Amino acid sequence: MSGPDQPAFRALADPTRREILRMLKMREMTIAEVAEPFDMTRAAVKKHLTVLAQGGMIRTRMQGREVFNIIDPEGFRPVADWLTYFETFWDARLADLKAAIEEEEHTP
Amino acid sequence: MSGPDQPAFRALADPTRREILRMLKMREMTIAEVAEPFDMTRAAVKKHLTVLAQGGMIRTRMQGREVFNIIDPEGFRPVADWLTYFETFWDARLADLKAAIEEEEHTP
DNA sequence: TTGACATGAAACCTTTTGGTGTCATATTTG
DNA sequence: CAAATATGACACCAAAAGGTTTCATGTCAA
Repeated sequence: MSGPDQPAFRALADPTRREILRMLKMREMTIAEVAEPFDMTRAAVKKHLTVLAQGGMIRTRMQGREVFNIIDPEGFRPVADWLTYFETFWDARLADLKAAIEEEEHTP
Repeated sequence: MSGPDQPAFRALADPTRREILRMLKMREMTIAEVAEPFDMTRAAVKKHLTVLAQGGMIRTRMQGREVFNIIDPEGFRPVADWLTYFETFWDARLADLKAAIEEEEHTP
């Protein structure tokens, strides 16, 4: 009922998660590293990472007792595509506006 | 603490609200018209419209006792811009990958 | 092997969020 | 004017979301 890209939109809805993505954009990080700058427990950050994983925005790489979180471009696709659907609309609107202006110029 | 584009991201986080935007993309509609296809009360839909307005995705035009809801491109900007920030990253990554491949080709 | 370290996970709490129902208010229309 | 319409505004509710604590588990290092 909620559609396949609900997890992606949900993942981006929280400011903490968006901040985490900004951090992971620079480099892969362990949970502890991700949690460090935030004023909340590591457990809370872990939950956010889980939501991001469900949204497909990140994947993990395990190395011994450490778990590295890695950003995944593929997760942004659904949201980008959805936005594109509306962008075509804006373009069409601008085209209409342009046409209307030209129409007016040619019929004084 | 949550940033200026939080209202926009929040507005897109709900499937009903995204569906409403799809409807309003076609034409402006009164609250009753927007509510009609949904299996929920008009009051609930009204709340969703309020959230969309807070996110800047829609504006309203009042005509007598009717209130027309109109989609507003400007509200999508923050989200599109945020996504663009990550897209530059994808491009850079692809560039790196391409460079790495060529490097390998040139050093057999 | 022992202890320190990194993470997983469950139980619990508080605040938001998505919905409903009800009533008030402003327009139309007969 | 009176009745029907279209919406606004609350109070109230259940479920979901964001956090904290606490405890269990696996891994590294001395």
